[in-house]
Amino acid sequence: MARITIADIARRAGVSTGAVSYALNNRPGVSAETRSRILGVAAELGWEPSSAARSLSGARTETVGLVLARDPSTLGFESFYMQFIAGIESELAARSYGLLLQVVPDLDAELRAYRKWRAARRVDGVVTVDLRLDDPRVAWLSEPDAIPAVVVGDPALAGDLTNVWTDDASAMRESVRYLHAVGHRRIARVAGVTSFGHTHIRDEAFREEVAQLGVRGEIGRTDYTADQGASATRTLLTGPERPTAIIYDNDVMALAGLGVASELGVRVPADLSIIAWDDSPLCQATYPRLSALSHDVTSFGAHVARRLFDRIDGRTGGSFLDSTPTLRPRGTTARRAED
Amino acid sequence: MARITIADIARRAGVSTGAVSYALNNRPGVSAETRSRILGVAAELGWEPSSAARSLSGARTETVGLVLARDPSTLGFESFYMQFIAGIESELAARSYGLLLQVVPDLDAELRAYRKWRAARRVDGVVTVDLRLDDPRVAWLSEPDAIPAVVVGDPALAGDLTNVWTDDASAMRESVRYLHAVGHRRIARVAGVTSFGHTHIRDEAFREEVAQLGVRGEIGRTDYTADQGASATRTLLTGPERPTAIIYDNDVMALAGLGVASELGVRVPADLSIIAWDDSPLCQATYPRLSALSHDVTSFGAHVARRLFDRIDGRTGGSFLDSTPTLRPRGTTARRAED
DNA sequence: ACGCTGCACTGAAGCGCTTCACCTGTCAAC
DNA sequence: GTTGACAGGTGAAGCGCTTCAGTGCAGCGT
Repeated sequence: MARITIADIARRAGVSTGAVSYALNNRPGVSAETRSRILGVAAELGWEPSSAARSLSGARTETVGLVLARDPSTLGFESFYMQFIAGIESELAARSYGLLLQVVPDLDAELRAYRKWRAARRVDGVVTVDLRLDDPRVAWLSEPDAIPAVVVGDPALAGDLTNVWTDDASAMRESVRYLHAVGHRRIARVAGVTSFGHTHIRDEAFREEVAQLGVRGEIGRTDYTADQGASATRTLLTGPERPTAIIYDNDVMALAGLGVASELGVRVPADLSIIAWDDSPLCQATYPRLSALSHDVTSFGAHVARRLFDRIDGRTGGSFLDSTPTLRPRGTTARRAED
Repeated sequence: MARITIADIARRAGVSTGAVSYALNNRPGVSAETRSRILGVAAELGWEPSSAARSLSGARTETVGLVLARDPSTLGFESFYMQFIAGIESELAARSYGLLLQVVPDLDAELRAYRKWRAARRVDGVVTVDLRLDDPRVAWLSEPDAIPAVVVGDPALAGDLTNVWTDDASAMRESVRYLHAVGHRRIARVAGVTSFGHTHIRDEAFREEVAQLGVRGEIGRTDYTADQGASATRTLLTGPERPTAIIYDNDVMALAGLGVASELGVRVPADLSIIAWDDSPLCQATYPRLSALSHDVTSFGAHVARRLFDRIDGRTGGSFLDSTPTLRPRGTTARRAED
C-alpha cells in the first residue's frame, strides 16, 4: 500500500491538487460544498499529511523545540522539567504539534542546536528556559530572522523577547514576611546556581526583605543537588548564629535539609522551620510534610506553549506574568518558640 | 541571506548537485579529492542539510520518537523518565538525531501517535516503554511495514520485537533473600500499577521467593503515587501481622512509607526495614538514607538508543539484557532485632 | 587498433506539498 | 448587451534533497 497523497484525493474527488490543498488547510479558494467533499474523501482514504513535504514547501513544521542545557545526571533530580514538558505537550497535542527535545551539556551547545534547527527548518519555534544574566541566547533569538521564541524568565532578563514569568521576588518576600510574622528572627536561604537569573532575583528579594524587617538573613550556595543542600544546611545549623528557619531553592534540597536536621537532633518544626521552593509530590511524602512554595508547573508549561503559538501565528508578543507561587504551610513551619 | 543549498555548493565547487550529495553523505561516487573539496566548500558556506528535503526524498528523518502514555500530572513524580530521556539523548546527540516527544493520556492515543508518525514519515524509529501484558503496541509494531522499534521490557512481553530489559525478577529475589538473611520473616511489597508488565514480573518473583523461604509475603497495591504509597504502608503497619520489612516499587512511595513510619512511631530501621526500587538522588537525601535497588537509568537509556540505531540501520535485533539493579543497603535496612 | 570495464561525475526526475498566475463562468451595474 | 468584479477553480513551478540512468574517459587485455 503506497502512500496516499493529495493527488489521490484530487483524482478521487475530481478536482485539482490545488483545490485539495486549499480545502485541507481551511483556506479560501474552494466552495463549502467542494471542501466538505474533499474532506470526506481524505478521511475515507485515511490521508495523513507528509510533514516533510509541508515544511519543504515553506509551511509549518508542526514542531516546537526545547533544549535543556543541563548535565543529564542532574536532570532527573528535579520534577520541574518533566511537569513543565507535560504542560507544554498538553497544549501542543491540541494542535497536533510535536515537541523536539534536546539535552545538551552547556549554553554553547544549546546555541548550536538552535542554529542547526533554524538552518534545517526543523521547528516553528522554541521555548528557552533557565535564563542567565546577560544570556547569549536572548541576543541570538532577538536577531532579525531568528526562530520565534518564548523565554521562561523575568522580563528584566528577557530583553525584547516574549517572556512568561513568575514573580519569584514577591513569593520570596511573602515567605520571609510569613516567617517573620510567626516569630523567626534568624532566617536563612539555601540558594541554587548563581548564574541562573532567577537565583539572582530571589537573592535580591531575600536580602531586601530581611534588611527591611531588620532580621538576620544568611545565604548558602549550592548547585541544587541533595548533597550540597545537605552540607549547606550542616554549615548553617552548626554555625554560631543558628537560623530558626531556612528557605530552600528546591524540594530535593529541602528534603536533604530535613534529613540533616534529624541527624543533628534539631527538631522540625519546633527548632527549625523549613520551606521548599517547588511543590512536588515529594513534599507531601515526607514526615512532617514540607511547607512549600507551590506553583502549578504543568499549567505554567501550557501557558508558555500558548504564548509560543501566538508568536508562531505572528501575533504580538509581550511579557506575561504567570500565577505567583503561593506559600503552602504544612508540617515543617511553625511559630518560633520563645527562647 | 537566503538558504544555502547543495546547488550553491555545487556551483562553487564546480561539480553537479549529485556529486555534492554523494560527498556529503559519504558514499562512493566521487574521488577522495573532490569529496574533500566539496566538504571544504560546504563548511565554508556554513551549509546545513534541510531535514525536510532529506526525508521527502525518502532518506532518514534523523529523528526518533518517544511517546509517554501517562497522566501529565503524575509524570513529574518519577525521575525515571527524565533520566531515561537524558540517556537516550546522549546517544542521539552523537549522531545528531533529535528526539520527538509526545505525552498522551492512554495507549490508544499512543497508537494513534505511532500511526501518524508513520504516515507522516516523521521518525526513523521509536522506543516504547511501560509494556503491558498482551500489549497492543507490540502487535502493531510487529506488522510488516511498521516503524523500527525497540521496546523496554521483559522478553516475555516483547514478542519478536527487539527489546532491552532489566532482570527485575532477580533483583527482587535478591532483595527478599537479603532481608531474610538479616532476620526478617514478615516481608511486604508495595507494588505499582498492575497493568504494567514489570509489576507482574516483580509480583511473581516476590511470591515465589517468599514461598520458597517459607516466610510471610504480603502485597499492597498502588498507582505509584506518594498518597497511595502512604496508605498502603498504613494498612500494612496497622494490620495484625505487621511486616518488619517493606520493598517499594519506587522511591517516592518508599519516602512516603518512611514518613508514615515516623508518624506511627515505628522506628526505621530498628522496627522496620525499607527498600526502594529506583535509586534517585532522593534516596540519599532522606534521613536515614533509603536503601535502594540501584540501576543506572541514564546508561540504560543510552543502551536502548544504541539498539534502536541498530534497528534503523537494518542490523539484526534481538533481546538485550541491561545490567541488573543491585541492592544498595543504606540507612533504612538493618538486621531484624529478635522479638 | 579495438572493445570493454570501471570510475568519476552529470543531469534530471521525483518525493508531496503550497502557492501563484491564470482561466472560466456568473451576476450586478450601467 | 457589454463591462467588470469576483467566487471557484486549474495547473505547474518550486521547495532541497536523493538517486538513477547515462556520459565521458582512462586504462586494460588482446
